[in-house]
Amino acid sequence: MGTTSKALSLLRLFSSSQPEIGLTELSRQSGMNKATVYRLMSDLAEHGFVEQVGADRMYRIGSGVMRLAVLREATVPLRSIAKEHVRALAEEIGETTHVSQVSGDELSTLTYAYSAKHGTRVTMEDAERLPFHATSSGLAVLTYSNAALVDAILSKPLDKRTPQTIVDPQQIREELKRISVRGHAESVSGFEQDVHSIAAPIFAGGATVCGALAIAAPVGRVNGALRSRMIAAVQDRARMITDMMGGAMPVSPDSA
Amino acid sequence: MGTTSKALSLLRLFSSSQPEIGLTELSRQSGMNKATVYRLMSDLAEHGFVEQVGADRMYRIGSGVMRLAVLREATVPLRSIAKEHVRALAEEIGETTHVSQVSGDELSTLTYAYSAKHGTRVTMEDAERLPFHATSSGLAVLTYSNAALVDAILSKPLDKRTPQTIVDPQQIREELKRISVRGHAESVSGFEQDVHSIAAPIFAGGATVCGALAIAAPVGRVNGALRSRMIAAVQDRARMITDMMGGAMPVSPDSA
DNA sequence: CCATATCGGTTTATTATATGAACCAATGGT
DNA sequence: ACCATTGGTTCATATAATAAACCGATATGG
Repeated sequence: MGTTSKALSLLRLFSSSQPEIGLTELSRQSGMNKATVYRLMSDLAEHGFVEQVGADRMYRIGSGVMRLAVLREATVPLRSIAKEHVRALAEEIGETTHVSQVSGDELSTLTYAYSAKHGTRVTMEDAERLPFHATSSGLAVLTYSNAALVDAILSKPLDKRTPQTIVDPQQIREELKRISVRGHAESVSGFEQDVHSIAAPIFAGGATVCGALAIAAPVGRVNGALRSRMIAAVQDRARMITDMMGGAMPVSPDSA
Repeated sequence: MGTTSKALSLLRLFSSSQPEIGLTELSRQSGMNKATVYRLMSDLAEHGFVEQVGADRMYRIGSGVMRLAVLREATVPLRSIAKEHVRALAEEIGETTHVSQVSGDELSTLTYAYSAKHGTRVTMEDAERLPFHATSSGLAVLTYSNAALVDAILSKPLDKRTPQTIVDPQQIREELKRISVRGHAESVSGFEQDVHSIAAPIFAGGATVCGALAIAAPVGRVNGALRSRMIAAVQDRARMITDMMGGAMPVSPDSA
């Protein structure tokens, strides 16, 4: 692996549940030598991608990424557009909503919103990486992704998050076909127990899928009527976001 | 320079006025060999930091930075906090406002807001890098920065942006002292001609300065009364943001 | 209160990796 | 039809990355 890739892969270790990591821990989790990690992190710190904080010198994501993020949003404003729709949709349906975003072979939560309607709700985590095979968002995205990505994802062993998680590649491929017909993806307890989620793809810059909009509700609350409303609303909103992103639904369920 | 630093420095070439750059152009502007740039950009692309777009294969900032940005904001929510205050302040004063953020030895615009009150206004650019010596924001930040940064900035030759730009390090150092007494920085046509700006520092995580809040108005509109209102309001709001960031004004104008 | 473990960081000889000139193929303007 | 660009590739060479051992400081625990 190239040195640059090593440095960048270190950034992948940071997450919402692990926002600060020490040198030794980074070395452990990355499998790289401590001296190597030190130098790489120093390079990253020099450019503001990470910063060291506190007496224990833990690393965390630095302010430098914000400049790039602002720049990105100025060109491809998915997050800012998604934010309002996610909020409106949460209010409309009364359940948790979120938009996730594709980046290479990863899908991560970009923004989410809760509804105050019910005391119990599905909770979200910032910048969480979502598995393609076990979430409605992931399946929605995968349906409209190119064959190379689909193959790459489905060729690796798939994590059985819950007893309900579908991990058979062939079964998933068949589900993708159904999704392309229906226009929405659905997952019942595939990612988190007792969570029923429905997602629709978002396209940008032509017909390339760039993410998905999803609603997630406690399984017990999703009756036939609510489910219908969820499906209609999520598809509707996803289309609106796609429009604002200057994107378009592919004419045929593309997998080329 | 290390390979990683070279890769990251390529990202610095992207800006609001140059959001997409081709391979040859990157090579030219960075001074690096085309083959080197190609490999580095490939590494960056692999991790979603850049992406290639269109038939001409131009590079732009990728979606991968958004995940890091969301993560950053979950820990240090400067931008999300600043956004509302910037908007409220713009409305209150009727002029353009913005919050900028320190990252290493750079200061860049994080968010800004316009007011609809006047037909003419100071316009801003997304993610613009601001010179420390020529902007009120820069001076406000520098006043509370450690001596190492101040020295680093003032030891390099300073760009004379306008005929009014102060470029004498000694003069600037004296101005910094005055700013620490007044609590706000001021710049009249130092960055852009006919722009009068007033800024106050923002602190986070203890007494470390992390950015500045500023108001920018056309010179002709800033009379004594407006100026007083601007100063009071910007200091007030900066203090609010500092509070929400869990920061505090340093007890004495620290330069250690 | 001392022994030990762990931390962040540093050194240096060794080795693997990055580099750049030259070279393609493709595109576009004159 | 030509020349100038473009993005991308090759491969011998040179440079930069690496890993083990080490350091000082700070906790931890008996």
